[in-house]
Amino acid sequence: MALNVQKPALQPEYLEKLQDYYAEHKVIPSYSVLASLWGISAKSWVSECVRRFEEAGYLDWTPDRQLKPGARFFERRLADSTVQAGLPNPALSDGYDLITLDDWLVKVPSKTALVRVKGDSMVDAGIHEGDLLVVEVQPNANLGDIVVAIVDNEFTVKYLAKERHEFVLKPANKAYPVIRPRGRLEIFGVMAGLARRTR
Amino acid sequence: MALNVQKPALQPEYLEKLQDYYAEHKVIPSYSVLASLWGISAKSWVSECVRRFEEAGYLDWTPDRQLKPGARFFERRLADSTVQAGLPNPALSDGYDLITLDDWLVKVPSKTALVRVKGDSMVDAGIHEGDLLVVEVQPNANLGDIVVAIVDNEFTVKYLAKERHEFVLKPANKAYPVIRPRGRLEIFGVMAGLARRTR
DNA sequence: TGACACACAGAACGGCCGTTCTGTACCCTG
DNA sequence: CAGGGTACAGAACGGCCGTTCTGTGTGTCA
Repeated sequence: MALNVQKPALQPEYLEKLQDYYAEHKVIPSYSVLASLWGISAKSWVSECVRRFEEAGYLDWTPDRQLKPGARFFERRLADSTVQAGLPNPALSDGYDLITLDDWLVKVPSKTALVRVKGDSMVDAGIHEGDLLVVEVQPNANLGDIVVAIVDNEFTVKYLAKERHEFVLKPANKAYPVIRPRGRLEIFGVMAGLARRTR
Repeated sequence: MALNVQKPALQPEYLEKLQDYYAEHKVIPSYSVLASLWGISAKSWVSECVRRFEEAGYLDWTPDRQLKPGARFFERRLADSTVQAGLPNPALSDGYDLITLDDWLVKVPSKTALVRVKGDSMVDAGIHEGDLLVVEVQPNANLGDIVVAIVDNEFTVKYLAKERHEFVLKPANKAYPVIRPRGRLEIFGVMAGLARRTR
């Protein structure tokens, strides 16, 4: 006999279907819709499954008793590079979980802007054309930061450096020249992260 | 008299309150909750406001007639590289809008995993140590794809290539050798995107 | 100073919501 | 092969849902 108390089993494929539905509609559907989404026809069973997902932290309730995504709903398995063969086992791997990429990438939403990267002047810093730069908007920066500056009415992404008591903007690509702005250097913000889509 | 047909006015503060509610609960509340959220007491007026937000693209309906966020609900200002000096003016810039980074990076949540990158074998592809690789989990891939493969019980990120009728894994860094797996090549998934945090 | 549109309030209503309870087929276990 | 747990089906039910319709105060413009 097993000594430990068994928790009721979850239906992982139900959760996946719900997550995909949520990804499309950004809303938790009603029990009847859930039933047809899961391919079952008893609302009572939907109710039971919802209860289990709630117990496991995947679903939650608003103060008004409306069903909503729980804390673990958005977690994506973070696979470590060193992992047993096969799929990473959620039960075994204690690699910590992660909330949404948004939360990971943007700390202060109100001061964060997204800038699409043009050109390849920063390829040596791993910044490619088409990447989305996560920028914390602020008027100053530290030496060595990757900054988004406004030069000739255009955004430009460069390292902030100093040469002979003057601020300069250094590209991470030898094919490009160092930019020595005349007058004040206007900084839009500091790079805080990066997002790239390749498919 | 004005010649142009006036659209009914929106209540911007209503939208903001709803967006804040959604940010907290990840769900659109019912009309009664909306009423108290907006500080009004007539569901009929909620209905009218919802209709206007729907018309403006901020709200939408699921196929099952459930209220859900519309296309413009999540819009976050995307600053274009070529933009007038100063802060990009939301009214003037027609740079298109973007939904959440999550949505942009992951298409099919249930088949997407995150893999933390170790080592610098792919730096020439702009993949650095510590980056979070967005991986679509699937057992096969095309030549030229950046794949996450399982070699010697470890994840490894490489280009998928073919040499003398055999699949090989090519790094994007001349300091590393080409990996020629003996036997079957086990593919965990294909790189679909990347996220990096630098602060 | 009317007329009219706007921004709500309030009540009525049919329907769909989620809950609960009972029933059943199918393992697994001893 | 009896017993119990699991994974559903199905019906009944009270309540809350969103819709619709009517009423009301307030500003605005001719």
